[in-house]
Amino acid sequence: MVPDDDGAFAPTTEDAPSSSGFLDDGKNTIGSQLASRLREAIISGELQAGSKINLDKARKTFNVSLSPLREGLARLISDGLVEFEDNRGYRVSSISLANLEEITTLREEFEVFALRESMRLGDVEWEGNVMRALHRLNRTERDAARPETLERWEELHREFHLTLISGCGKPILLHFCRLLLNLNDRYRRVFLTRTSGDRNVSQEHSEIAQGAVARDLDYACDMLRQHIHRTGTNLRKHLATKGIL
Amino acid sequence: MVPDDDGAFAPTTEDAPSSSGFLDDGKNTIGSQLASRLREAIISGELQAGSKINLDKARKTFNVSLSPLREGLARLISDGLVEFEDNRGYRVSSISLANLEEITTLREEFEVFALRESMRLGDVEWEGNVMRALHRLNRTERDAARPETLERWEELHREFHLTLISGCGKPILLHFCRLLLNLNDRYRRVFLTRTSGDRNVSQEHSEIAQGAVARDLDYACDMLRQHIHRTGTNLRKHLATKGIL
DNA sequence: ACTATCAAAATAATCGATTATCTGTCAAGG
DNA sequence: CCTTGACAGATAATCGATTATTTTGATAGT
Repeated sequence: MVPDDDGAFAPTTEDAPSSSGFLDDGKNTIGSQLASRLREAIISGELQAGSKINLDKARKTFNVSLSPLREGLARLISDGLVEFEDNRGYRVSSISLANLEEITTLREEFEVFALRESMRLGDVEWEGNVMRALHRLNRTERDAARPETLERWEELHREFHLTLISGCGKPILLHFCRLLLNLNDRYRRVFLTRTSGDRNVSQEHSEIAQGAVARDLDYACDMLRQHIHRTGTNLRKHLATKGIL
Repeated sequence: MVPDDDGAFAPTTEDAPSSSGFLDDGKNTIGSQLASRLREAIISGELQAGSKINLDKARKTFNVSLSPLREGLARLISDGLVEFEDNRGYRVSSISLANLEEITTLREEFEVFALRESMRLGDVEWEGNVMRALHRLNRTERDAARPETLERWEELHREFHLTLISGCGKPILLHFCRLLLNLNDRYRRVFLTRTSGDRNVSQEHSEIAQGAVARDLDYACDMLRQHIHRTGTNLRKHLATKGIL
């Protein structure tokens, strides 16, 4: 019966529902804390895509020793945010049009598949979690002027998308989707400070969530796919304008 | 044009076509070598699924220091073969019926998707690589009596499946498929020492490859899906018989 | 007997120093 | 003027020792 061990890619404590914390967050070791800080630094764009990570400088910046630094970086490799080469060290993963397009495509495939499975298998608790995540997201304003609201919104947005698919009963799939979401969020954080005018993102989220809870498989999946696709298209435009290529 | 940097999950040197090596394999550092040895030890079943990895013992066994040991283990986490918890250390990922079933399902989804994309996008070189991989695989006997032939066959089998989908132009997708293949191989190595009598695996591979090269999308995808599914079914039986659950 | 508590042993995490590898620069030879 | 090679500085990898945390096992109290 495999007592309390869920096997590979079992849902880690990593992003437990961020309810009021009097259970510690599991960010015990320096390595773990570093991983979080670095992840945030990369996703927020503070650490530029493609840039080399000098261990010695990083060590001084964060005031830690090599071992936990490497430990933290190693975890970001699993996240696809950092690349590593023997004797050459670490660098922040680069961004590119091709990379963005792949992320979008894969999200359309995997996340939609996971949503369908969630609707097929999810229980009432899952439904509740979805509605809660939707509510919390829609109640949070995204004000480009105040960065702290952006961060908060991103967190809730991520939480919403993950909750949507959390009923699928497939830990590995969830893991993949989480990675893709991470990678995608970096593009949004860097290139999209405000939402495009012709979209009502809150409404899009509501449509998806309501379709999901009503188990209207085709409708919900379609809405999600369009949602992801639109974001991809927007990002592509901004990427072409502001930046690379 | 992003000179020679393909972004996240860019195809690493990790498993370059194992042609005659006078280019070194990139297994330079102790950490890298350890990662390989440990991976093999886990996939082959030498390190039992679910078992704890005692750093001190491992350190002595492999005659290395902690740093490279942790380094190596960290990589296996990305591979989904090892799990980690703060202050509790590492353990070999467990196996379970649910895990096997998820792996099979996801392979059916993703590997088939990747194959379809490869057929859509792959060039002549890709076709050539597929035919070569097929030939090498079919020319290799799988003799349960001699373990070294098993290992060789597994390697070529893995290579075949990866080559099939290598034309898809989607590094992240390839990365995911590689992980799934790794996870799946462990089950086969542990539970299937010989192929089930009612299958002609060589023929199955040939049908897939020929369909792929002929760009017969639906046929090739269907064959691949059945191939994966059959393996899943076989493994499930053996798992239920010999072991767990 | 059962549970709670504390100390000792085992184990993981971290550090600072050392060793190995790589990268850029400059000089000698073609 | 370009290429090649050797040196020096920069950077990454590894080690051995130290510190922190968890687990175990024994003891005392109910």
